Amino acid sequence: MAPTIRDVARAAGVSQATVSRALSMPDLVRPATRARVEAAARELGYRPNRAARGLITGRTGNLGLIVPDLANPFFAAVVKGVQAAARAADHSVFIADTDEEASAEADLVRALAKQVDGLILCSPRAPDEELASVGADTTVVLMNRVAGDRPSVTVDNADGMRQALEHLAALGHRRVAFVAGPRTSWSNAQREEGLHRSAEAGGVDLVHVGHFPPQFEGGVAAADLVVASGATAVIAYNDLVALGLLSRLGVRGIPVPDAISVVGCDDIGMSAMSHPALTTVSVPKRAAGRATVGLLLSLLNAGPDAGPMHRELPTQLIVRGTTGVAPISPTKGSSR
Amino acid sequence: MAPTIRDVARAAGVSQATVSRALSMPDLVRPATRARVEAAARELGYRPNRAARGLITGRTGNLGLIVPDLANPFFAAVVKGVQAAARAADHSVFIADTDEEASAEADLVRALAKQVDGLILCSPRAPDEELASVGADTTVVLMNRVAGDRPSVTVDNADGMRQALEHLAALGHRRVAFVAGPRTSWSNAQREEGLHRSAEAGGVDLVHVGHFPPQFEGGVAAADLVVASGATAVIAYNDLVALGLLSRLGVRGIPVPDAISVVGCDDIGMSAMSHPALTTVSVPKRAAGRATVGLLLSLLNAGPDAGPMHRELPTQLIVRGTTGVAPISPTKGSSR
DNA sequence: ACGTTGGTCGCAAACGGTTTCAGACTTTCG
DNA sequence: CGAAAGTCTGAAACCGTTTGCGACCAACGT
Repeated sequence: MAPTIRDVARAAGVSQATVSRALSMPDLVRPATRARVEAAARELGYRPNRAARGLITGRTGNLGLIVPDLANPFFAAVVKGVQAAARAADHSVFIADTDEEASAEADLVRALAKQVDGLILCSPRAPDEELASVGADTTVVLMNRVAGDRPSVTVDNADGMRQALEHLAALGHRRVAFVAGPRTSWSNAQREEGLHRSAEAGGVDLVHVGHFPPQFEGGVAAADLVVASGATAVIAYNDLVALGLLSRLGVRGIPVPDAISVVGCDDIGMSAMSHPALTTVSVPKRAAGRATVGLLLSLLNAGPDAGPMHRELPTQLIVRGTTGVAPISPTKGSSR
Repeated sequence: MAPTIRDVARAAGVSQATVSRALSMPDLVRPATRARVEAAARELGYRPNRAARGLITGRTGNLGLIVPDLANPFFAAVVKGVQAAARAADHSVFIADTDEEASAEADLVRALAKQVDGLILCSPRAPDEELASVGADTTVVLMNRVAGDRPSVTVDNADGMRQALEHLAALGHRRVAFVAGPRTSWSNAQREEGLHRSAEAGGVDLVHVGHFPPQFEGGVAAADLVVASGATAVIAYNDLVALGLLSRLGVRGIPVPDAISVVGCDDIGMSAMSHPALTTVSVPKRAAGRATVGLLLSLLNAGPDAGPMHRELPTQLIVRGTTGVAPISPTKGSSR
């Protein structure tokens, strides 16, 4: 059986209260007794029971993280950031995967709410009003989206899109396609909007290609539409979609970037491994994870009126091999 | 403030003891009072505090999972399986990422041990003796390796290798390279050994190509060695390594599978997205995750003498596009 | 010499549940 | 109709920790 605070107290010849103080408020006890307590604790290998502590302090030292899909490399990177930051702050993190089902989300929030100090919600698809109701019990911070006045950390999607579009415009592209992600995705909306603004400002034609699932297969399905649209460049909602595009273009023998330039978004690991390597707008996934627990922790420690409730992280275009100068005569119409 | 059991008791006009019984041992209370209690609980939105319950029952309802790298799609899939199974059993899971550092592992185990009923350890690299010492406090089950008599769930790596090698032999390959993973990896050792046995039995030459990090870059680095070895086929430790091979072979203009056949291992999602799609031996990652929590839970519920302590899941070769009949004259020596 | 500090430390009451034990209330049977 | 047996229920102890309050002691100022 694991040693309790009573065991340490007995071994050190003091009361439990003194042990507790010696360990967590060291300057309230005389150095001599503190040393005795510490020695006894070390000797017995005592580690305080966090559940018991949480019972009385109201703080569990646990964080919760809810993501739509752990197998998605984007979220995997975010999770790593969250995990590292939580660990640095001596917190543990519960993780839950909704499997892209919004209905599971509310259940998970309820299940976790009691066991954590705060919750990080990665919920790209759920409608605003649903998010507003969820989690009245715990403090929750949103990641990668905003909804109402919920605290959140996001990335500057619009600016990323601007960078991508200006890059393409500088290469001479005048007609650019955007392969949209899920209709209900918050970040997709952000990216679309940023793109429209920049396109108008830069005088390039923006053609909107349907909504596709944010996966490789989505890109495969979208490729032919993009080609038929006569665009000389395409920006994908996602790196996965971009890779799907690349794959399908390869099958059709359409050279990238000579006939069509492709740029992705997110900069997931495997985007550097494609052929040619994918030009993409990089979003700081790990940093976003870290920033989110930072925000959450400051919220918990300092109350809701400490510092800004929203943080927006910069994005950055990374030019690799899939973008090049526009072909002389645009491949308008049937290109093959 | 969240309602406690006392609030429910007051609302239902009974004592806390009755509320506790009505909710967790329903047939010990008269149906009428049970109904009153349930109504009151629902009315107030009462949810028992798991920490408080754990304090007295000794069970927290939490599981811990330690993996070397969440961003590795292999582990991401495992985590999904673990998470789903835990949730189905009404447990939550703590997750921790060691970032491939064995030293962090012991710390994490210690940190988590107190907060969980059981621990799942995914520790491919740590030496056996280190694993033996770790986690005397909690019940831990190993995943994807065995060490001592620790309970574990693994996959039949050797048989997977046999399938791969027989497939290649049937295609006429007589000289096959194996690109080895990390020297200290348990599953790498398993795969090597299975391969050697099958190679001997099947009369094919097996050439062992160095140890490489189990990533895309490892495959890129290994490719030239493979080509120089004169092998007409290569089996990679990993899908990631296999994809790296594919990429480098593509750059060098060596056609796959016409000049060289490639087979990977794990069947991670993106292996179906390569060009051509990767032939690979599929390991049931989700199922392994589920099986591991199944084993862990049965260990917790029935004690250590219930059922087998080890489970081995089958692997299966998935033939896709990167394997074909051996070239007539093997590309021995400089091929280009 | 004596109240007043100020610094240490112990006692005991929480926190929110579960579980033992015994009492109260039925029911059944002689 | 009374006692024995059985069924429900409540009081209280307990899990391991924190913390308010008071006791004790040395030093200090007057």
